[in-house]
Amino acid sequence: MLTNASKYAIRAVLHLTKKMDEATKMSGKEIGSDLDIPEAFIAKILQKLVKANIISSHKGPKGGFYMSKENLNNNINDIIWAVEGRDIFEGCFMGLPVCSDENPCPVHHIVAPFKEKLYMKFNDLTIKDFADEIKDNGTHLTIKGINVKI
Amino acid sequence: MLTNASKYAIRAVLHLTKKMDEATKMSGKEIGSDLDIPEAFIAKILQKLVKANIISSHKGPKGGFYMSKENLNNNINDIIWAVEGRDIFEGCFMGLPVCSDENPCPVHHIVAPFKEKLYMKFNDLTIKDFADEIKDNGTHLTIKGINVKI
DNA sequence: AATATAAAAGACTTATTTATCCTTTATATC
DNA sequence: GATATAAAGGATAAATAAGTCTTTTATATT
Ligand code: FES
Ligand code: FES
Repeated sequence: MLTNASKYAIRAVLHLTKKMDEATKMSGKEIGSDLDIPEAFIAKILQKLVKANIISSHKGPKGGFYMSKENLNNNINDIIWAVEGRDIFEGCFMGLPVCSDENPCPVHHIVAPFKEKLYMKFNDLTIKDFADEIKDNGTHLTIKGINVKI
Repeated sequence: MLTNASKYAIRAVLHLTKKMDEATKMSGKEIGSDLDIPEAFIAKILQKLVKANIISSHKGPKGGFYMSKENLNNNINDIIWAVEGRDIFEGCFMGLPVCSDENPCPVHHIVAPFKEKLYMKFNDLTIKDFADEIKDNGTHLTIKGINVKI
């Protein structure tokens, strides 16, 4: 459903936002290594995000990426849109040219509520809200340093 | 989540199964045109499905693809496995290396129940069951010839 | 036996996604 | 002003997915 690029982007932005209070700026290198994302690849993605005003950046020593006050008001769908250039939630799970309640495919009744739930979460919460929720719930953006149970 | 190839495969098998009573065999050409799938591409996919014993085929005039009694006992996950060679339901929606209740990503609580529902449907119903359900519910495998409402 | 039909097989092209590398530009610090 | 640091920009490579084309093989019909 999401490409690697947008998964990386979402995790990077939320990670940046979580870290915000501690260290103001993070280098692309640091973000990549924190989240186990190839550094050169996440660098390209971060570039896009800056252009789309999803995150902010500053060059040179002590520079890096950071979240401005305004950046925090965006939502996850804005990130996806910036990276993909399209809405990933439209379209039928089974490949029909339209997805609608009136002309449902055999799994529409399962897929549609899921898509709606996720779409709402990705639209209604700001990045700031989302990052706060992550802190409160203790959910993960990486499993680095975590004693993983499966 | 699914590739085009497996979406095509699933729709093709269910379409074949639905048509079973009427015309015993269908050509790849017919399947492609019925479902709006590039003919050369669906031909390749059908070839794979025959090899994997998901569907059956017969060469020559009056030949084509069809569902044997045994073929009907497979399920959707078998189709996906035959085409993709892997389980598409494992893996975290946000790209974490594991998906588990113990180490959830921020959307795991939304994604996990959805994946489970779909996985069960794709595992517990045989192709025959699934096709019957489609007939009963009037859900679509194509929108060809349908007066589409969005 | 000749012919026509339809799948099987294999090689190939195109498009998209993922990823890497190298150069340039901005800027803080010495 | 020289130097080191970090993002920006651009080109290119590698991998995967999507799709096409041509030839071969099996088989029913005449
Ligand atoms: S019609 Fe297939 S998911 Fe909605
Ligand atoms: S941990 Fe991300 S979907 Fe389960």
